[in-house]
Amino acid sequence: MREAEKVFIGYLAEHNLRWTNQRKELLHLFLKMEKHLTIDDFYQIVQRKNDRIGYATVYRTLKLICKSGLAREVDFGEGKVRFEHKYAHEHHDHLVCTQCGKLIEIKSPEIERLQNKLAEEHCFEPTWHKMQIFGNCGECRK
Amino acid sequence: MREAEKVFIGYLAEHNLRWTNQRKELLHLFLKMEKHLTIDDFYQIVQRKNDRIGYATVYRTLKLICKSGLAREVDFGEGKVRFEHKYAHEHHDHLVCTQCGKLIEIKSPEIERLQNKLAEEHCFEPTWHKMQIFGNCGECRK
DNA sequence: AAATTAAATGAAGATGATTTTCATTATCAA
DNA sequence: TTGATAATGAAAATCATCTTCATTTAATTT
Ligand SMILES: [Mn+2]
Ligand SMILES: [Mn+2]
Ligand SMILES: [Zn+2]
Ligand SMILES: [Zn+2]
Repeated sequence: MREAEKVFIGYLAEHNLRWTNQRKELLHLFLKMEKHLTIDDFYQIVQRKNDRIGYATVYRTLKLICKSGLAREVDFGEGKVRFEHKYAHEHHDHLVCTQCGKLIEIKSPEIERLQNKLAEEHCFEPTWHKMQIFGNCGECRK
Repeated sequence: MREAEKVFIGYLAEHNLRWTNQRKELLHLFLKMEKHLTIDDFYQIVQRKNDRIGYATVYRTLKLICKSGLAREVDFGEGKVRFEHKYAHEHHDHLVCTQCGKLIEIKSPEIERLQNKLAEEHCFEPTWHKMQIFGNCGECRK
């Protein structure tokens, strides 16, 4: 936690940005939530704690947390982006239940290896990828 | 060509929809374009042929072509959707050049197999998936 | 401890892709 | 040909995202 905060404060310092009350409160709230949240999801949560923080600040702070390397945006094709933790979280992809919305995090070094091989075969230099499998989760199949 | 048209007309018939001049013209234009087009891309092309066809009709017809099974939507995270042929085209994924926008179609039965295995391990029943690798194409690496 | 400088905030509005509305026109079966 | 109903096109609505701007706040300098 403190570690993540240091990363964020470091990023601010490097970019001549300020460590404000809003940013502190929003960062701590974000770090507590181990979920895939939309901006609005997060704004709702923030509201309950402190309704003096505006939507624009929540929006800008989430973007900033991403830039600092603590979070990343994920797009499940819902028409709005979600944010997830990146700090101390290994790269992973997702299974997405189209019934209940459940997100299951998956890792497959074999697939990653094959992806790189595939890219190489096309003289393509990969920088990142997105892999999502949509379907029905264990609960929803029943 | 004719085969695809039959599929589309069949879909219309099954749903009490009509085979109009606009739909005929749009379908034929779409079938001719072997590209990944946004709605607006396609609208621009349509305009040059026949500027009496409105944007809404182009929009609705592309959706309809998808529903009929001849096309599918693909989202490369650009903030707008693209459409690609699906009829007589095997499933494939994409390499996306973030410099020049080039799209390279890829197939990997091994990856698909591993994806299914992964899903199964999580009691997950997959229906479809999305895999995109972003980076620099052979041209842009130079 | 002021004063200074520049970034941050929040309310409101702009943007832009997508989707819908509605009056008019076209299709098609009887 | 007619009647019922679907399709069309212009315009407006929607909605997530992003920006603007007047005001406040943080950080630095006297
Ligand atoms: Mn995740
Ligand atoms: Mn393709
Ligand atoms: Zn589920
Ligand atoms: Zn390229």
